[in-house]
Amino acid sequence: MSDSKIQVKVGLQIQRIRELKGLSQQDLAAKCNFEKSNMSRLEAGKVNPTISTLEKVASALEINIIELFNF
Amino acid sequence: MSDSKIQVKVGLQIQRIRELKGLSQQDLAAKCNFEKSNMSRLEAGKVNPTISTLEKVASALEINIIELFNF
DNA sequence: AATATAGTTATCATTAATGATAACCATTTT
DNA sequence: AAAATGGTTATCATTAATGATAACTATATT
Repeated sequence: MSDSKIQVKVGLQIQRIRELKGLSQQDLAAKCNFEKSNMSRLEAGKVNPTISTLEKVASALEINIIELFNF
Repeated sequence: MSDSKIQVKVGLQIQRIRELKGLSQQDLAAKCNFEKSNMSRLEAGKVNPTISTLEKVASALEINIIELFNF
């Protein structure tokens, strides 16, 4: 993958896996108990997420958090 | 590893790898450009780090960030 | 044309991470 | 015994993540 900031790379991973699973941002956000606007920011790499946020997303996607770093 | 919070698990990983490399918290903190007190908090799992913080630590330890999640 | 769905962006309040300083404890070295 | 080393903890200011709301665009559906 590119050499962009890690947040961007992680965001793209979330998006990729979410789409693989056929979920909308809305769906995934709901599973994480947060708003779709926040999911948009996260996927776009506009925030520098904490590991607890990533853990929630990974759990909602039913993957290991490591998958989010497998660029 | 145990089922404790992810921050604690990641902190223990940092400590484990740091010690493997023969570094003190002071040494590692310096490589990351932060204070030893912050490294202590991080290893103890007292904070919920952002991925950019973990990236700095991984880089200082000369490992892939994924290693920090290989419990 | 109206409605619904999907995603983006701006904004705001609240919470918490970061970065730094300093005091402290324990162990080792001189 | 004093000094150095390694680590912990409390505290503080600053920055930024989180959580939420709302307005907006674009596309697809009825």
